[in-house]
Order: sequence, then C-alpha cells, then structure tokens
Amino acid sequence: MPEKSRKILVSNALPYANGSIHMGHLVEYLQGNIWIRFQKLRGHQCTYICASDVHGTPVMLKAREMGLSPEDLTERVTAEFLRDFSDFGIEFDNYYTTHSPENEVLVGEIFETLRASGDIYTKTIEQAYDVQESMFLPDRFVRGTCPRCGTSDQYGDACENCGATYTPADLIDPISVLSGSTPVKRDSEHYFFRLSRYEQRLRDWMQSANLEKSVVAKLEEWFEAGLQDWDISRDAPYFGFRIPGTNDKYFYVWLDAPVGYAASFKNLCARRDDLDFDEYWRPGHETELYHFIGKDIMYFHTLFWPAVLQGAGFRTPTSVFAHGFLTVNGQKMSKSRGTFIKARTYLDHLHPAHLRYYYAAKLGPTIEDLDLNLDDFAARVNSDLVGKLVNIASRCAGFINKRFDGQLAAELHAPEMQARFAGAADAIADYYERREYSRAMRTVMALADEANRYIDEQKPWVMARDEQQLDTVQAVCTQGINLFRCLMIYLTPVIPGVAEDARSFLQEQDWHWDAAGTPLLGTTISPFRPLLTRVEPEQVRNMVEQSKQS
RNA sequence: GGUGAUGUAGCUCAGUUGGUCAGAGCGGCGGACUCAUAACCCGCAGGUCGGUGGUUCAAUUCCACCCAUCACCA
Repeated sequence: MPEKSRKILVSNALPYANGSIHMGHLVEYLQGNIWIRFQKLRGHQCTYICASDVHGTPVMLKAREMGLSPEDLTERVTAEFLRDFSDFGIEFDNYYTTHSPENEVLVGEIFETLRASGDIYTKTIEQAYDVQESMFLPDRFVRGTCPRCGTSDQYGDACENCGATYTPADLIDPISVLSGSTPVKRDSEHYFFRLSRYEQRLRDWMQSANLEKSVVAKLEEWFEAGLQDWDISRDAPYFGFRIPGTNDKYFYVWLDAPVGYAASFKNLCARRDDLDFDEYWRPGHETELYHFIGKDIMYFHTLFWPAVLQGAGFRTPTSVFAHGFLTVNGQKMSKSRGTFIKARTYLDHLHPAHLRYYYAAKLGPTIEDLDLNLDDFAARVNSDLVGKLVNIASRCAGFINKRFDGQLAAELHAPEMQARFAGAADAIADYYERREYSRAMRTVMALADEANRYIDEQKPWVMARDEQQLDTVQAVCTQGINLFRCLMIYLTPVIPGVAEDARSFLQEQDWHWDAAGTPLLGTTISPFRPLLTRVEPEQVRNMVEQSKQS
C-alpha cells in the first residue's frame, strides 16, 4: 500500500568529541540508521543529521593536556568519527559541529527570545573553585570522602559505594582533580531557565509525542518531583559560546548541544534547494522531527529541549526515541576483559553487516538494555545470515548459472508462496516503522526457513538428473531466487552493503520497498559469489585480545 | 538512599488484559540428504517462568516485600 510521501527529519545524539566511537555508541547510530534507510527505501524524503558535540570542560581540559586547541582536537576526533560511521554504513545527510556559526546564531536567538519573555533570570550560587587553576570545578572534578558512608575518593555528585547524592561541598576532605589542591567555595552569578513554567506544556507535548511507556513512566516521575529551573551558564574558562552581554559567562554545553541539531540542518539547507529550514523547525508544518537518543539523556530531550523550543518559538519534536545501553557478555563494557570494543577494532576483524544484523535482531522500541553476547553473536549471524538467508541464493544460483546460462524462468513455480512472501511486506514495514527490528528480523528469518524447506521438498538436484524435468528445475530455482530477493529487499535497511551486492548479482538497477511485490522473471543473473562469510571464533578472539591492549 | 526498567529452557529472546501459556531460534542428541559458505531438512529436548509471602476456585501472568542487573537523581 503506497503511503503518502512524508517529510522527515531525524537526528542521532551528538557524540561527544573526546573519545572514540565504540560498540555502545553503535547501538544508537545503527538503530537510527536502519530507520532512516527504511524510510528512504519507502520513498519518503528523509533527512538525517548529526554533529560532534564539542563544547564543555572535558574537551577543554583534554585539549589542554594534549597541547592542542579545542578546535584542533575536536576536528581530529570528528575525522575519526566519520571514518568509523562511514565504514559501518552510517551516512548522514549532514554531519557538522556544535562549534559553528549557525549554532552560535541560533543559540543567541533562542536565548534572547527566552529572556524577552521572562524565562531567563540570574541567581548567585556557591560553587567549588580551584584557586590554583583559577577555575570553577564541575562536580565530577572534585573528589573526596562520602559524607554518608565514609568511602574515600568519590566524585563530587554521588557516592559509587552507597549511592548517596550530594554536592561537592558535602564531601569530607575534598580535592580538585585538576590540581590536587583543596577547593574553596566561591560565589558566581548564573543564568537560569524557568523550566518550572513549562510543566503543563510539557505534559501536553508528552501526550502528543506518543512516547514509549517506560519513557512516560520516567517523565511522570520527574513531574511528580517537580520541575526545577535549569542552570544554563558556566564560568570562564570554558569552551563554548559566550553569553551575549557578558565577559566571562558561557552557555552550558547542554544548552547548545541539541540546538546543534537545528544548526546542522541549517547548514545543510544552505546547499540544498529542496530543504527549507522553517518548514522543519517552525510550528505549523506537516514535517516530522525525531530524535534517537540513549536513555541516559532523556531528561535533556524530553524536558529541557521541548521546553526551550516552545519558549523560543520553534516546533517541538514529533517524538523522541530512547534506547537502552549495551552490555557485552552480560556485563558493562570493560577494558580489562577486552569488552570495551572500539568501532575501529571491530572493523579490523569483522564485517559491519554482522553487527548491523545482530543489533537489529535484538533491538526493540524500549529502553531495555541490549546484550552483545560474543558467542551468541557468532552463532546467530552465521546461522541466520549465512546458513539461512544467503544459502537460499547460494543453493539455487548454481543451477541457474550452470544449466540455464544464468537465465531465470519466465514463470514462478509457486506463485502462492511468492504472494505470501510479498504479502509480509506490510507487517515488516510496520515493525520497522515502530522500531520493532527484532520482530522484523524474526519474521524475515521464519520466511527464510520456509524458503529452505521449499527447496528441500522440491529437490531440484534430483530433478536435474532428468532432462525431462529441466524446466521444473529452472522454475523452482527461479522461485528460490525470488524468495531470496524478496527477503533481501526487506533486509536492505539493516545490511545495505550485502543487499547492494545481492541486487547487482540479480542485475537490477535499483530497489524500492515495493519491488518485493514484483517478481524477477526471464532476466539474467550474474555468477554467484559468496555475499557474506561466516564469523570465525578466531576473529572474535583476536578482536577481544586487541581491545585488551588498546 | 529514592525512582524507573529488567530478571522465562545451556545461550539469545517471544508470550500470558489470571485458567490447552510453558514457547521460538541457536546449541546439544538422534536421523535423513548432498543443491548449498560441514550449510539445509526431519525428530527429540521437559525450564518450581529471580526468591518469599498474599489475593483468587485458579498466578509465571495481580499485590507486597526481598535479591540481582542497568539507568537516572537535573
């Protein structure tokens, strides 16, 4: 059923530019990328944006440590990000940086609008200050003894041992992580956003956004606790945008980071005639806006961000899609166990399609965590992708190529079966749309089982010995190839590279989602070459070994 | 500590608005086949559905508490 063409803008969360992309990040980018590829395959105008999140204290300090400017550091890191993304098949329509002129203008505009409507006020707060380094210290940069349980060397915001939360001022014997000196308390004037004013509007937005149940539960919890105003400023020195009208105040990184979505899009609009900024970012248009995020940053995306957008006269997101965290072999990623696996390390040993499929096979729309079990990974990928799916083509192509010069039959052998495969398109599309990737994968693999069973029952290898039955052999194998083709189209969003090779093997120019409804008959196909190889245990072992060392 | 989510066969996960709901895939075991990247096909497997109480004629599915894991506490 052809849908009306939609105009959709999608973002992934902006990776923070002080480290490398790892397997945990990839859950998010692959989830978003699969959705985008699906929408594009369906013929919708779908724009995919992202950027490096470059502001804030950690980047500033890391650059200082490396003897670089923050700009140079984040440029280097971004170049690395882009190579990793690209090699995993994650291609953005625009990948930008939050340290851009567009972003500075937008943040300034938003701030002025909010201030004009009375949503911004200043208040003096007391904060830890490192006299030796001449700077205010974020909570994470103060360590000391937990005032409740007495555990030493705890961060300034919470105790890892007893879970208590507090402020750095509560710590016993606090020290600055930067200089080792004892921080002093010092007053500073900060800018606050009146989030408390937005409760009703946020509740309304929450209703319209159709958020996942568990996300709503979390939001309800926050509403219950009462919305607190948000401190949106930081003191110099800070890498960020200076607040207009001040000399030493900067916007907190979490204010300008989400605005970076809009800025990245604005940057893209400048070179694309078919995209209009206002159509996607001002109220009153039919466009859709979605953010894929991790469950750890829901607060920013479901409270601050929609509130800021509303207050500043922008449209709010159509919805926000939150996902869970990655564990490896059932535990948090760990360097010593070799399970802190960087994207690049993975690519040194394994094919991106393996991971793309494995994540898809386990991803749903909820904020539940996802486990990358390395043994299961190899077994699942080998069985599903190689043993079931690619096998269908592999076992049929030989006959077509050797016995019929690569020519497919003019008619299908089992049209009712073909109709069932084609008929699954709507259900599978619905699963993709709702981000029920695991259900989509299960559906596809159940069909792959059927296809293998069909070939097994027909036994073309037996018929091939009898000249009289050659037509049937051709028809059966043509049928098998078409079942394979149908499933490959369904999997295009997940394993685009493999799908492309399959398409070229079938000598087709282009695939649209609806192509699954029209069988390929009478044409010629190329010699079959393995579309994907198995995951060898040794590759996984080597990857883990390398992760321990880096 | 508070709050939210999760806890089902060796592994990864479905499922139940309470009563054929104890399931799938993988692994394992047995068999068959040889077209296929030792792939594919057929059959078998019996896990107190995290623990303890409670509600009910009946709970894995509802409630309470506890334990474990993940996250958040701005």
